[in-house]
Amino acid sequence: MNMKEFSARTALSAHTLRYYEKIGLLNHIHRSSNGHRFFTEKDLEWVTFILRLKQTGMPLESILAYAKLRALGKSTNQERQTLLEQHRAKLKSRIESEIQHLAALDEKIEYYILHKTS
Amino acid sequence: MNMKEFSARTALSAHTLRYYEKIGLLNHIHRSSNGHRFFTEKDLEWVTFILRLKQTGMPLESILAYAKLRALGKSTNQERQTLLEQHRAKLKSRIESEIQHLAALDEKIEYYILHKTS
DNA sequence: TCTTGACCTAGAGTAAGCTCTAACTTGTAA
DNA sequence: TTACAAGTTAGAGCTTACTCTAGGTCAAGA
Repeated sequence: MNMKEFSARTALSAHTLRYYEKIGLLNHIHRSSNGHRFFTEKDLEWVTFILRLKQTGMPLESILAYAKLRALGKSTNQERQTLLEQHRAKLKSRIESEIQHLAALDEKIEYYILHKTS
Repeated sequence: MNMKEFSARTALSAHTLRYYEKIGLLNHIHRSSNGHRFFTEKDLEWVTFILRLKQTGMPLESILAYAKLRALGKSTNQERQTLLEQHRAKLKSRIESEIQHLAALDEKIEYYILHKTS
């Protein structure tokens, strides 16, 4: 698919996608004869995964570390698994602390409700 | 308490605390005769609350909006309650999507485990 | 032919949130 | 009385992650 479609399907701007390629997050993107990028379903899967990591608070630099291992092929599987497991642990503890923040927020809201002067 | 102790108890650097004061997040911080700030337990509570909002993804600008209402006193209670309720809703949906990301991550990790060559 | 739209590159600019620097004062301990 | 630690200000600089600009190519339709 072309840039326009890929941009629409990932909800990332063309600028951002080019930027991701520049910093090494996207590798081996095909080009058509006129030099325009064309993206595959595999690229879409990969970007979807990147966005998942991003949305769970992983900085681009860490995602890049994973991407570099991925580019090296199967031999880095163990290492990648470890990275994901570490991220999983972080995410899990963050969810737990967010649940606590939610409870604290509820308490605060409850306080506002109880102290209404009206 | 002095800057050093407050900094330790909030886990924020003196630089950051002065910055928070500068942008209006911290108001009416007392000064001792030599011009040094001294913080109260109330200040600590407020910063703790700020950090809670921050850790759940609220940008400083929104926290600032809340802080400004707070500075106006009781008459803004309703408005503040609404802000907190909106944040609560956002936080809740973010927790839910993070739980989904966690499940997707588990799947990916499972894939690495199943495809081990060793 | 001419315009429109999609794309390209290199590199500059932006926003948020700090983080640091320079130059200075003040209080305490040796 | 001198050194050290802790504080102050204004303002510059940094990092992350984009976002935009300038100046260009190329293919298709009116």
